[in-house]
Amino acid sequence: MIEFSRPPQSYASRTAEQRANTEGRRFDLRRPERSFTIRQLCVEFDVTPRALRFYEDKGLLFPARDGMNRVYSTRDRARLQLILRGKRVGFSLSEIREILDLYDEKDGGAVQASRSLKKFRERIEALRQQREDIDGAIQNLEEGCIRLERQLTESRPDLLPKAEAYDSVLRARLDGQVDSPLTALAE
Amino acid sequence: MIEFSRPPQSYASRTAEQRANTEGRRFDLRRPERSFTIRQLCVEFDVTPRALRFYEDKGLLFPARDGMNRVYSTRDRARLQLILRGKRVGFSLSEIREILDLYDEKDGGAVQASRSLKKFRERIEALRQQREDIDGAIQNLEEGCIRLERQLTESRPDLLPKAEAYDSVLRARLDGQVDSPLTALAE
DNA sequence: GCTTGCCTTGACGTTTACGTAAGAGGTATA
DNA sequence: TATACCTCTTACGTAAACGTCAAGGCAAGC
Repeated sequence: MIEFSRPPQSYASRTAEQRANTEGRRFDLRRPERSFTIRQLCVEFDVTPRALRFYEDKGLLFPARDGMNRVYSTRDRARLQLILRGKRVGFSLSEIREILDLYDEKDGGAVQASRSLKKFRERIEALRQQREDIDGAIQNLEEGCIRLERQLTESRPDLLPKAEAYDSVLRARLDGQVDSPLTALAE
Repeated sequence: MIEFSRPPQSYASRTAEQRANTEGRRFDLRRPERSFTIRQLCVEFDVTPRALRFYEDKGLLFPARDGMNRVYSTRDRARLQLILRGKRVGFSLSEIREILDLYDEKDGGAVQASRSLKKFRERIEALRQQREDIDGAIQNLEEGCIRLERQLTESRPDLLPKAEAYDSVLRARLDGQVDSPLTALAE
C-alpha cells in the first residue's frame, strides 16, 4: 500500500501549545532565546525522541542540559529544520552533518571557507540535477494519469475522480489539517 | 568527505559498444526488439549485476532467459530507467514496484484504474512538495555561498574560485565525460 | 507514599538495498 | 588443453536510520 512518508509513531497527540502551557510557562513565546523540550520539538516536527537523540549521537545536534534533560535552543530548532529538509531532499545524515559543519565554520580559515564554497556549489548543482529528475518523474506520472483518464472515460466515466475537488482535499491532508471522508476512501 | 552518489564499483570499464560488438552482432541496434545482456545494461546505467538481479528478485524486472542467462528487452530497459529515476527522486523499491505495476495493469479493471489514477495524483503532489523542498535547500545553500564569498572577498580574494569556469567543469564531471585537473583539487 | 508520566541511558532488533564471497557452469582465446 | 572471462545461484555481511524494549530517575498529583 502506498503511503506518504508517515512515520510509524506520530508524536502529534498533544499540541505544542499544550506542552508550552504545562512546561514552558516561564518562557515568552516571542523571545528568540526560547527553549524547547525534546517533546515539544517532536510534536512540532513529527519525529520521535529517538530520532533527536540519534541526531545528537551523530553530531548533528547538541542541545544543552537541565540536569539530565535536554534543552533545545532556537538555534537547535533551526538546525533540526535544516536536518529534516536535508533528509527530504535525499541527503544522508553524514552529508547533512558536513553541511551544517560548513555553516558553522567560524574559525574563519580562508582555505576552509574556500573548500566549503566549492562543496556548497557542488551540492547546489546536484540538487538542480535532482530537480530535473523530479520534473521527469512528474511528467511520467502525468502521462500515466492521462492514459488512465482516457481509459476510464471510455469505460466507466462515473469512476473518474474530479481532479479539483480531490486536489484541495489532498492539499489539506498534506498540511495535516483535515481528515476528510475521502481519506478513508483512499484505503 | 562529500561524494556524489558514486557507486563503489563502476561497471563502465567496457563500453556498451564494445559489448555489442562481441555479443550482439546478430542484433540491429536500431531495431526496437533489440535485447541486452545484463552487463550491457550495467555498463549503460552504471549499476552492478547484483542490483539488477535484486530488482528482479523484488519483482521490478523480469527478463527473459537464454538458457541460464538473462536477456533484457527494450521494455526491460525502459523499466530499468524508470526504476533508477524513481530511486533518484527518493522512492523505495517497493514504491517503484507499485507504480510500475499500476502502469502495467492491463486487465483493465476500471476500479483498479481509478485507484491507480488516484495514487498517481498523490505521487505527483508529493513530488511537487519535494520540489519545493529542493528549491528551499538550494536557496539555503546559495545564501551560504554568498556569505562565504563575502567572507573570502574580504580576507583572501585570491582563493575565490571563479564560478563560471568551475561550473562548466562540474557539469562535465557530472556527465561523466572528463576527469579534469580540478577534480583532483576537490580531494 | 504510590502511581502516572516524561525523561534518561544502554543495547539489541529491523528494514532497505544492495556488497561480497563461494562454488559451479558455459564459451572464447592463447 | 588451459586459461580467462562471463554467467548463474546461494548465502552471509553491511551501512544507514532509526524502532523497541529494559531498567532506572525525577516531578506532579491523588
